[in-house]
Amino acid sequence: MARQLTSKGRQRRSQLINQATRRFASDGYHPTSVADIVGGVGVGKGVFYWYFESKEQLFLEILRDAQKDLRRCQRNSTADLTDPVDRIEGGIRAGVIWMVGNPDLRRLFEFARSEDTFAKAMKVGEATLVSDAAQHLRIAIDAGRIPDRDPQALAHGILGVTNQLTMAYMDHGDGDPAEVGDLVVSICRNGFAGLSDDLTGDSNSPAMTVKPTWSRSV
Amino acid sequence: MARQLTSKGRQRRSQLINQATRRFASDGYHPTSVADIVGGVGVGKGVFYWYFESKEQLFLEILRDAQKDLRRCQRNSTADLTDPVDRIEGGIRAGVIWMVGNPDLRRLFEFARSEDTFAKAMKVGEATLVSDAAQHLRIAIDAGRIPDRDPQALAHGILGVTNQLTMAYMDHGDGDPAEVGDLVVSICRNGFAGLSDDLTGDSNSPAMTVKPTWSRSV
Amino acid sequence: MARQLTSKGRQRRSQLINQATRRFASDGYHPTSVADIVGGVGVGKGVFYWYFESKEQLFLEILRDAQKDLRRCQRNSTADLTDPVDRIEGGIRAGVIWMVGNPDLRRLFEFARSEDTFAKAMKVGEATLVSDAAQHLRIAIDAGRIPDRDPQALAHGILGVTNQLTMAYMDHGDGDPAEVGDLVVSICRNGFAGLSDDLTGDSNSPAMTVKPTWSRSV
Amino acid sequence: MARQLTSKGRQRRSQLINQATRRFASDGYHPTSVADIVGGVGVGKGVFYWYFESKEQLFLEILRDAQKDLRRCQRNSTADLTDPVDRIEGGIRAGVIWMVGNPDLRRLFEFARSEDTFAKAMKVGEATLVSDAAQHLRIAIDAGRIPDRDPQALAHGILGVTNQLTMAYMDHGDGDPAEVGDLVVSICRNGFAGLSDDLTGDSNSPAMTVKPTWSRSV
DNA sequence: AATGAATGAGTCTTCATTCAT
DNA sequence: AATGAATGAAGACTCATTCAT
Repeated sequence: MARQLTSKGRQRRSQLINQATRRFASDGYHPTSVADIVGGVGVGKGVFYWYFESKEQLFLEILRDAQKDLRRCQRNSTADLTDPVDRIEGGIRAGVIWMVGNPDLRRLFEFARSEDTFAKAMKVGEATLVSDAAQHLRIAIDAGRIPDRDPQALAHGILGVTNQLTMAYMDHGDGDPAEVGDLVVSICRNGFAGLSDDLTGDSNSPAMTVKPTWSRSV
Repeated sequence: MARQLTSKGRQRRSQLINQATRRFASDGYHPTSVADIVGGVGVGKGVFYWYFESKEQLFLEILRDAQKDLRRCQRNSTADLTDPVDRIEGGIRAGVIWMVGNPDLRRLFEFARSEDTFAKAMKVGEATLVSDAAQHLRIAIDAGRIPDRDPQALAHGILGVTNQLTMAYMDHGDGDPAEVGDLVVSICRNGFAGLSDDLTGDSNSPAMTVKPTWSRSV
Repeated sequence: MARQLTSKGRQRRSQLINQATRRFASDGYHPTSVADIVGGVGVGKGVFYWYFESKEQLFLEILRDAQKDLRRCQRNSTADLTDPVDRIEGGIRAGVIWMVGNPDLRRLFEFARSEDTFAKAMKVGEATLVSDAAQHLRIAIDAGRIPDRDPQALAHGILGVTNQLTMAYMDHGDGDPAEVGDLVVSICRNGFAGLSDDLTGDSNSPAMTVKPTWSRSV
Repeated sequence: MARQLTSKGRQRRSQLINQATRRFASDGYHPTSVADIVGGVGVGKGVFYWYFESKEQLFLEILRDAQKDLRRCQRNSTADLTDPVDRIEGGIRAGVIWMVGNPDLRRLFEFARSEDTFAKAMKVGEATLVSDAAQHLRIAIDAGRIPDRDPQALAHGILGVTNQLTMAYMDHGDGDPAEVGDLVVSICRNGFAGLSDDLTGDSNSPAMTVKPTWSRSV
C-alpha cells in the first residue's frame, strides 16, 4: 500500500475505484464481488490486490474521499459568505447539490450507515458535518438571528431533511437540483408551521412556493 | 410457506424471527448467515427452511411487519385527535417513540433502503407514511392552520428529521424517548429559523428549551 | 414393511405409488423428492415412511411390478398361439402395446438401466424377457421356420428395436399403437435388407407398407 | 466461460472432464458430486467453477462432444464407400465400434435420455444420427438395393439394435468389438426371419454364423 | 394412520484472497 | 504491473429420514 504509482498506474486505480463505486451503488456492497469489479474494468483479479489491500479498505477509501469532497464543497460555497444565516443556507444548498450530483456516493452513504463495519467511519464524517453546521447555528443564535435552541439538534434536523429529500429526488425527481436546494432550505428554515418565506424580510431565499415537479409525485 | 402451524410451531417461528432481527440489526443482513440464526436458537439448519422460504423472504417479512406495526402505532395515537396540527404532531411523536423503542427494526430499515432488493419494499411503506402525513398537512393548510406549501415535501422533511434524530439518539442518547419526540416535533414545526415554541399560542407542545442530554454530545 | 393394511391403507399406498411413478417419470428419480411425492398426494411426510421403507425401495418396487406386468402381458397374448413365429410376433406386439400404454414406466426403465443401484434389478427383468424371446426363437429355428442364428442375439435385437421405436413414438407419435406394433414386427422380422412382408407367404403379419404418421417426422 | 486458457489450464480442464465422465458413468450423474470430481483430480473446489459454469453445463458439454465424436467416426468410416448398402453397414459398424470403445460415454447417453434436462440435447444428436442413416437408406431404396420401406423407421430400428447389443456387450461381452459390429449388421440387415447372410450375394459382410462368446450368456 | 417438526449431513456454488509466472 | 490459476472456507439451501404426539 501507499505504493509509488506511475501515471498509468494512477489511472488504473481510478478506473477500479469508479467501477467499484458504480457497482456498490447499484448492486450493494456485499453483492458486488471483486470479480465483478475487475471484470467490469477488464483486468485480471490480481490487479485489484495490487492497488488495494482489500475490498473493505477500498470501500472505506471511497467513503472517506466522498465525505472529504462533500465537506470541501460545503466549505467552498460558504467561504465568501459572512452572514451566519447565509452560511447555514449556503451549506445546505451545497450539500443538496453534492448529493444530487453524486447519487452513487449518496447511496453508498446510506448503506455504510447501516453496517457496523462502516458505520464508525460514517459517524465520524457525519459528526463533522453536523458540527460544522452547529457552529454556524451557534453564531446565528448568539447574533440573535435565530431563536436560541440546541444547535446540535438543529444541525441533525438539517442533515435529516437533506438526506431524505435528496433520496426522494433521486428516486423520482427530474427537476432542477438547485430547486431542490431551495426546497430543503425552506423546510429547514421554517418547518411545517413556520412563517412562509415571503414574510421573513431578512432573507433572500426563494419563497417556499417553489415546488419542483417531482415533489408532488413522491 | 402458508403452512399449518401448531402452537409450538408458531412459537419457534417467532423465535427465529426475533433471533434474525437481532442479528441482522447488529451484524448486518449479509454478514448474518442462516447458520448464525438457527445456531442462536439452538436448532438444526433445516428448521429455518421449514418456516421460511429463504433468508430474503424472512427479511422482507420482518420489514413488512415492522412497517405495518409502525403505521398502526401512528394511527392509534392520532385516532382520538381532531385538530389537524395535533394529529401531525401526534404522528411524529408516535413515530419517534416507535423507532426509539424498536432500535433493531429502525436499523433494518436503514439497511433495507440501501439495497435494491429491499428498497422496493421499503419505498412502499415509506410512501404510505409520507402520504399519511401529507394528508394531515393538506388539511391543516386548507384550515389555514399552517402556511400553504407542498405537503409531500413537508412530509418528507418530517420523516427525514425523525429518521436522523432517532438514529442519533440510538447512537448516543440516554434520555427519555418522549423528550426526543418533543424535540423532533419542535424542529419539524419551526425549522431552525422559525419562532420559538413559546411564541406559538396555539400549541401545547413543550418549548424547544427541551434538550435531551444526548443532543449535546452528538 | 409387509404391513397389514386396511383397505383405506392399500388405497393410500397406491396413491403414493402412482404419484411417485408420475413424478419420477416426468422429473427424474433424483430430482423428485419424497416431499414432492407426499405433497402431490396431500399428506404428511411421515406417511411415506409408514408405507415404504425408503425412496429407493419404492422405486425398486415400482420397477419390479412393472416388469412383472409387462411379462404377464406378453405371456397372456401368446398363450393361445401355437405357431412359434406367431408367438414371437405376438410377444413383440404385446411388448410394444404395453410400453406405449405405460409411457411413465417405460421412461422409468430408461433411467433405471442407467444407474448402478437399479441396473441390477433391471438386468434381471430384461434377461427374463430376452430369454423368453430366445426360447421361442430357438423353437422356430429348430422347426426350420427361421434361419439358424444365435437366439440370444436375435432376442436382444428385438428388444432394442422395440425400445427404440416405442421411445420415438412416445416422443412424437400420435397414431395407433397397434400400427407401431406392426412396424416393429416388420423391422424385427426382415431387417432393412430383408424381403418385404408381402413376399413371405407364411405370415399373416401386416405388410411393411404400414407407416404410422409419426415415423415420418421422427 | 469462454475463458482464455493457458496450456496448463487446458490440461486441467481435460483432467476434470475425464474425471467427471468416469464418475458420472460409474456412479451416475446425480450421485456424483462436484466434490467427488475435484477430489478425484486433487484440486480445490473452486477450480471446478473456474473451468465450468456448473455441473449441468459440464455434463451437457460432455454429451455434445461425445455426440460430435460419434458422428465424426461414422462419417469418416463411410467417406470412402460408394455403395449405399456398404455405407449403411459401415455406419453401423462404426457406431458399434465407437460405443464399445467408449463405454463411459455410452452409459452417459443412457442416463441423459432418461432425464428431461438432458433429453433435449440427446434428442438432437440422436435425430442427426437417425437422419444420417435414413438418407443412406433412402438412396439404397431408390437404387432398388433394398425393399421400399420407411427409412426413418428403419433407421430407428438400426439405432435400437446397436444400442441394445452394445449395452449387452458392455455388460457381459469379452470378445472382439469388430465381431459385435458384424453381429449388429447381420441382425439389422436380415431381422430374425430374413435370409441368412450367405444367401445374399451382394454383400461381403460376414455370415451370421458369427457368434461372439458373450451373446450366449446374456 | 397420520401429522408437523426436526435433523444434519450433504449439495451446488461463491468469493475474498493468494501465488507463480 | 498484470495474468490465469488455485484455494478452501463459507454460504444458501435440500433432502432422506426420524420422532413425538
